[in-house]
Amino acid sequence: MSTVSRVLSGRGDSSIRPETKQRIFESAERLHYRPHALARGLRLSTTGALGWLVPSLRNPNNSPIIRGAFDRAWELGYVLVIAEDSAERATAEEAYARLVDEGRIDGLAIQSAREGNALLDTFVSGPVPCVFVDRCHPGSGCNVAMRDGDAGRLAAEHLIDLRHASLGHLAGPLEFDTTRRRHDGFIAAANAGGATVVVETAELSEQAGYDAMRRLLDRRADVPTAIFIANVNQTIGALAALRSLGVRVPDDLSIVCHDDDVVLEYVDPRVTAIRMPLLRLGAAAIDALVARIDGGAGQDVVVDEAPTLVDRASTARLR
Amino acid sequence: MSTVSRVLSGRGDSSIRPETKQRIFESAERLHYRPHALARGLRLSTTGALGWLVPSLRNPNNSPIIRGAFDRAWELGYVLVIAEDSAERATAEEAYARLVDEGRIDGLAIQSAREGNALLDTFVSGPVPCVFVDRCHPGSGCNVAMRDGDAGRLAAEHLIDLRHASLGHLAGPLEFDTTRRRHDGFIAAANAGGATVVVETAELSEQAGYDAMRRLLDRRADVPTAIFIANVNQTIGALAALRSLGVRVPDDLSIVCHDDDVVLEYVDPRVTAIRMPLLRLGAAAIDALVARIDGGAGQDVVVDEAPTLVDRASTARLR
DNA sequence: CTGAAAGCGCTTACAG
DNA sequence: CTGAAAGCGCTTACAG
Repeated sequence: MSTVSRVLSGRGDSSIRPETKQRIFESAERLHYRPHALARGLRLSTTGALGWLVPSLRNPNNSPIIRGAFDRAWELGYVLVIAEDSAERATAEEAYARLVDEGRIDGLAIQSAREGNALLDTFVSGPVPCVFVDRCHPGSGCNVAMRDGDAGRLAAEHLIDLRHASLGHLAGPLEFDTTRRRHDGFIAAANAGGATVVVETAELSEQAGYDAMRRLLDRRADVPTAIFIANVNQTIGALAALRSLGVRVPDDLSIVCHDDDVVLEYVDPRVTAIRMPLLRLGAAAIDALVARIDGGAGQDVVVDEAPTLVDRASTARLR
Repeated sequence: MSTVSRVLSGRGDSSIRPETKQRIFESAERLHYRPHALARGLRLSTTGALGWLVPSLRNPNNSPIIRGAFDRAWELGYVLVIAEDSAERATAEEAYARLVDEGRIDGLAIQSAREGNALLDTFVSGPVPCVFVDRCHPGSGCNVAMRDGDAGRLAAEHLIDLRHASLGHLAGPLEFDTTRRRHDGFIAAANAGGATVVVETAELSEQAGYDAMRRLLDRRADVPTAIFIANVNQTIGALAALRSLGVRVPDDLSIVCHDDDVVLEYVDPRVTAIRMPLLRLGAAAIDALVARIDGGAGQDVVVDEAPTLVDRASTARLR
């Protein structure tokens, strides 16, 4: 029995008669044998499972991130346990209890961090490593993010290149540091280019995008000629608002959407977008988490791949 | 130690001195104690985890189904392990090996059944119960589905009420029995109402919807005046095709989309849709799975909630 | 009413 | 080079 374990795990490999090894491999194959994960885990204090906390299963915009994470985790031999961190039903606290306190996972990725949540520090100092994905917990040293500032900058520069000088930003909630980095990058680049910026914040939904777009255009002064929108849902809503207002895109107003998505290819007009390396973010989160599990030091990581601009039909030179 | 176990599990409850119980509860509380899931599982041959096999993490249209499933599973004390069954990377076979053969889960829900896949029978006769969600494995007695035929019927009747007699159906791939039931219900109701139907099948993507819509209208005869489309992605593509063709909706052509989604509220025109009880389907799948785990008999189930028509602006009376 | 013992299926020093 | 023993943290008959 111990010999079998050694052979199958490839541990005491060298000191086992080849003929014995052969027999073991054959039997294992024939019997379809796989070590029992729970027993193995109990002995090794390791589970082969990773937890993934999503903000809300209702809004699956982050599915490329999860896919990137799943693929990498699978590749590394880990299984993914998902839990929802919606304030209502399943709370982060309960998820933590079930996953970590009951010893079900080796590490936890949190996609739902909100600034100032006291739980976050509990997570960091808990018995299993954790990482914060996309939405950071500043100072934790456990963050995995993208070049969000560059995304904002890229949008602003594109619009400035098109001679726009009066810009608008339809931002997500500023409690998300991700949103804030984007916002800051946009403003900095706009100002550097001599443009002014007016800002409206809104939840990341269609309706919120609809309402905020109307607010943005319903101004006495500084009505922007080009707008950078925080996500796809908001953009869908904003487009409907513009239609209802009779504002033509891009003739009267240029828009750039943060995050790319197939749907942007099929709306009218096709929407220029900033494409983020979402799959890479998911994979990077798993890499960072596994590195910690394996005892690595660990520090904040930023996915090096730069955001890119997908130039479509919703932006035009100011006339 | 055994007393603690008994008290905390509420098993030998009756025969324990209240004072002892009290002390145990207090200590557990104070120490933040939770039984170790792996050890418990090893002893009880139970894991408290359920597997969920999704067809592809790339296409998250089924996220309401997963959310319904997650919520119910969580409520029942189960944790959800997800795995992808994409032909490419992570195969169903490998997922089965890791989840079932390694004893990680108590039951498996499969959302990715394709007719004629030999693996499906292996699943059914395997060591843990399984259910097929939405896409059935006929004859298995393990199916959990919705009233898809009624969805097709509902769409046809709505169109016939509007005096359309020449209908079209942009269907999904007919290897999916779900798609087929929808298709059959639509055709049966159309014929019963004296209408003719032309059918195009296409993958469930925007591009496929775009192409198929053009094919559907590019006919010598029987050009339909109203079309029932298989899913939201196809509808987005179809709308773009209609724009490019100069076909006005609903003046020239009425369309009904299968499955409802917020985005249909914000496109132009707002699209009439058939709303399916997707959350309920997810919950029902978990209920059926858990019933089997608990030793129940098990048979095919159909979510009783009827599909409903959400009447918006993309359908009009034939002129 | 409560404690001691066995055992779930593994892995890894430790003998031999 | 390979087997016997201990132990991961539980639960549940079984004694007492």
